[in-house]
Amino acid sequence: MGHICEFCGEQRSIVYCRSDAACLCLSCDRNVHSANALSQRHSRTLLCERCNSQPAVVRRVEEKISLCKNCDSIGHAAGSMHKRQALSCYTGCPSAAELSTIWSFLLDGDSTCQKGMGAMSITDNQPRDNEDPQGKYNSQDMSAAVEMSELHTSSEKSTTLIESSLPALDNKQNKAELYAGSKNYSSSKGCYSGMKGSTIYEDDPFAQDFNMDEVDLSFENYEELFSGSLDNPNQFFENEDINGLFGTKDMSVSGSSCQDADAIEGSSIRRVMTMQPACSNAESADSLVSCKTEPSICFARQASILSFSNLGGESNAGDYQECGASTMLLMGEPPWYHPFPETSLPSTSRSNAVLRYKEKKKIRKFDKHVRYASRKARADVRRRVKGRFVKAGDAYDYDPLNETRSF
DNA sequence: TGCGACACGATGACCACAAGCCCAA
DNA sequence: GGTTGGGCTTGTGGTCATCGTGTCG
Repeated sequence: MGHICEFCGEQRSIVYCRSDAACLCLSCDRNVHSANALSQRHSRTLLCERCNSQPAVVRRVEEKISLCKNCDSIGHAAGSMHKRQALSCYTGCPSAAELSTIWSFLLDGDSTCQKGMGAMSITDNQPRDNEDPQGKYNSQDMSAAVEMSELHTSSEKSTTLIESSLPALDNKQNKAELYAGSKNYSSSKGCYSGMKGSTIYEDDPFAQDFNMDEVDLSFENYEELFSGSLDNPNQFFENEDINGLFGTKDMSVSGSSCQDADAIEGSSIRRVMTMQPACSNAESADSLVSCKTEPSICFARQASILSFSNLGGESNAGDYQECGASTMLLMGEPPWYHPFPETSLPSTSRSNAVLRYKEKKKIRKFDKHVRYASRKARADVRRRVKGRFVKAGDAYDYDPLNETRSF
């Protein structure tokens, strides 16, 4: 199922905007990101031509297809060797010709990107005085066609690749996010593109109010979501661990985007479990019918659905229950869980993976969103008795300032 | 197989009070 | 319309109690 531009809803989406977490056609990409100087700094790249929901990070030269990390790693899981080219990100409002400079392969094949560029109709006659002061667009490593015989032999290589595709100066946030999630690229905050209607409009207060931090909070219960062995959503999607955790435990593969993956990993596809949509609407059902190769999308969509029901406050399992979300998502088995015995599961590797998650969980620092720094500053210096605040002047047993005892 | 004891983790309540918020004058 | 004052509400962190779950005998 080809994905339609989330802005115009007509053209096929070609470009993925990390900042907006949106899939756009080239025309809309230019229109949207020429709105102002801030939007021009959004880092964009090609959309994965396989899953159509994640930003592509590499291009397989021989197959003439751009893939995200997940989809790309699938082929390598089967031991195939592909000649790859690292994809560059760009900012600003490059023209079709400029895009072709960034992605030279656009002109030498039958890529959908090329088709998209053909259909690219820049309708804006806006003055381009709001373009990037450094130039019409920024692109990093435009000529950096890094061929890699093996991309995912180590996480460090993956990190290097992702970093190489980041804008050099722009969008530090993106870089930070990607770097933090370099091992699990698809699970970065930007992965929320999967939700429909996620197009972020500059003047859309609802979109602006959508705080990814809150979405992160949505995952506080992911351990429940994942049967209690998965701790960090970022860690969860670490390829190594995901293999260890799921082993050959298959997820639903009803999405057409995973057909190639099925062919590649056919040996491991033994069971297809039935999916039960968490919410009643078709969109939610669609979100659940995810791809085994991209659990991140599945989770992200679920989180999105759930989080949007409670955008205004803290999210927790109780809130989700209140919003009508299926308890299956909250405390049951993961959607792709199958009731069959895990005879084919490499128990040792899985247990090792679980142990790694346990270790990581211990050292993980849960970020707490502090709304009022001034109150926090005061609370930090306030004296307490057994953890409770005490009146000024009363005896205390804990002074955060000097940790002295009052008695 | 069922039961009780125990360990462990998760969660929420509690506290004081300045800051924030709201509304009337 | 803008300002001011008063009253109410909110949020902050460390500790403890409680609850749920898993393990073992």
